[in-house]
Amino acid sequence: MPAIKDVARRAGVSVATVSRVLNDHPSVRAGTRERVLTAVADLGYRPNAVARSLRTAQTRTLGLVISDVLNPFFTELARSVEDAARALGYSVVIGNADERPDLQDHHVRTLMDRRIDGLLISPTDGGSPMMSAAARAGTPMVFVDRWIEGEGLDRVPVVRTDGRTAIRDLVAHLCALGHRRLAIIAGPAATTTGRERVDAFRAALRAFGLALSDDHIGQGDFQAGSGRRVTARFLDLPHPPDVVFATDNLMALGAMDEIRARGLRVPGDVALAAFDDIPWFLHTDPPITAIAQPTGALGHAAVRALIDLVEGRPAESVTLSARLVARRSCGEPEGSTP
Amino acid sequence: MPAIKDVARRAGVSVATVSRVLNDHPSVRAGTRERVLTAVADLGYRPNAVARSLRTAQTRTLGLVISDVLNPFFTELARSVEDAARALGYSVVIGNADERPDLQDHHVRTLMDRRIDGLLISPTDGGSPMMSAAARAGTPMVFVDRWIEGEGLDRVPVVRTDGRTAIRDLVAHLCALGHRRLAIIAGPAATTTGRERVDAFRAALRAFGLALSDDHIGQGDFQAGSGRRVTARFLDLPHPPDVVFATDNLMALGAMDEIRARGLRVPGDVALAAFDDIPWFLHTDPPITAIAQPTGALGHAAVRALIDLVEGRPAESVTLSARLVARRSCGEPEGSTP
DNA sequence: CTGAAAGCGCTTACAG
DNA sequence: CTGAAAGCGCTTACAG
Repeated sequence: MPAIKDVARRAGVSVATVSRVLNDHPSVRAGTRERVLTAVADLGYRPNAVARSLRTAQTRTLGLVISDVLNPFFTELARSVEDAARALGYSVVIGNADERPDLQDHHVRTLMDRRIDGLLISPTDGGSPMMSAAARAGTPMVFVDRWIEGEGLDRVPVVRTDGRTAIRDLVAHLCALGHRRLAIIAGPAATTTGRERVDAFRAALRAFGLALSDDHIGQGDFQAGSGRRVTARFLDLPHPPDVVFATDNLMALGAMDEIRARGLRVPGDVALAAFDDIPWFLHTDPPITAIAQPTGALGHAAVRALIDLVEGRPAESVTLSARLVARRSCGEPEGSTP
Repeated sequence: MPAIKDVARRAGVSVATVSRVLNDHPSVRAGTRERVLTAVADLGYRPNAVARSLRTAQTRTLGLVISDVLNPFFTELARSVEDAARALGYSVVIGNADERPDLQDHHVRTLMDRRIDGLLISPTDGGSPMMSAAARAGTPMVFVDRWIEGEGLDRVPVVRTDGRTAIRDLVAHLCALGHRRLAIIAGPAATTTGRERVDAFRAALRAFGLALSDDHIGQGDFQAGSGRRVTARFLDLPHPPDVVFATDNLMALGAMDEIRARGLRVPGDVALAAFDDIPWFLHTDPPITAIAQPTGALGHAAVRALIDLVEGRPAESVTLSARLVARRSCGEPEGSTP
């Protein structure tokens, strides 16, 4: 591949001049600029981004570490992040943590080694030494969807969805349909969304005069397998719950697997609801009631906040709202659209 | 962030020695190595990958350009690619083309600018100038899933799945269930998988003495919207088909949307089958008959081939086989598992 | 308006 | 076994 000096030679100028043309520096005579541009085109020259990054100490690249690419929610988030970043002239490099703290650390480290300009993280777990190190090193960082506490992490803006109202709406919906024994498949306690959704659920139940007994809280890990295991435990109870609320769509998938394997019916034998909405929920048997996040807006807001930080402007935390989409998996909704 | 000279100063050696320790060069005295390692740990030093890449002319990074991240097939492919690459000491940077040739070119260009060591592409369309340029520049390249023809592209190894046998199995299955009017939602003609699946379908029909009339071939683009539009056209026909075969899972989603919107039943009013299997197909109403690709193996084989090329070894094309997973969306399968 | 020169942070022959 | 020096491909003050 041709380098800048090849262009300079062909255009009969110095590399400094070529660089100026490439960077739209105003002080280049029109004729010179022409010759340089022709040489660039003739050679098919493209500046080496590696060299440029080394020299300018910026990579125009954002790192995005997500907990699980196979989770449609995160896939969509990643996509909207990439869209927003590209519109602002940045690339994004994705690291998939697979809900594993060690993999998460691996990606944060790798991204830091590549000197990305900023880090967008949906953290998978508590103590992450690399994340604290990144914060300490002054790397611009923004949490998206989830956040964790840790040394140096308290100043990191959080761009997230608040599901409390939607969860209360869900509980109201369930009560209206006559359900009283509600159970929840929680996400990892180390995760804010994991805790928050359980807290909101418990609070909503209390508001409706219901209790959340310990055997109706199942510990999941946001993966399908755990949803299935927890559901099995629920259904083995002497008094099984009459509705299971999975706090993410993958665990809802696992719950469906288990319910189906037992030949039970939704919502007749047990009702089902999920946090996070996905297109297929419309076509399951029955269509699944879910809480939808404004994923696109979330990704855009997170990128905006991060780039503000990267470019030296202050950034603030952002909280968006989720909303209930009632379908038929909890019983026939009263006249609402499917 | 500390640089190599800071480590050298603290350890009382030259930067050359620090570099040797970092790269496991054998000729460093044990005591010196100790001191360097201590300095590295004390400072929390991490080599700047940008500088290293500039100097060594390799980035230990692979570029992966996929047609659509939101398609679960590609998400899974991306994940297996990342897994395989990481195991071999490479990172991967993903570019999502969204089935848009311009975006595809944008990503190929960006990746080339970053001097990735090799390119894994699932091309979205015909003529891509950047891809030819990359090939001409001698960048190691491998096509995965799909491939295109073009200048300099004929030597690029292809790692893909052959669906012909599975499609024939599907047609046999459909015939056995009494279906005779079969229709197909094709992918973009510019795409090899798009053409191939139609060809295989037509050939299989012929083998069973059936014809594929033109109004039973709908042109889709591998996105849900097109699946819906094409299905609408099929259902508006004076003699609608009795089975619709969507050549990817997103178009199957669109087909479901349309069928459902019309209040029709699967498979009673119209049967449905899809290329590419996804977990939710088990829980739709009814569960959807699909052709499953060995996605994990595909990703691994593609990475292996690409890294062979990158490291100067020859690489060969690989073809894996898909298999039919019969469920209930085409009628009650004869004793096969759901 | 343009060029010569320094320097970003590394690695690696070349000496010793 | 270790160091001084060159150089990867850029950008950017500094001169002129």
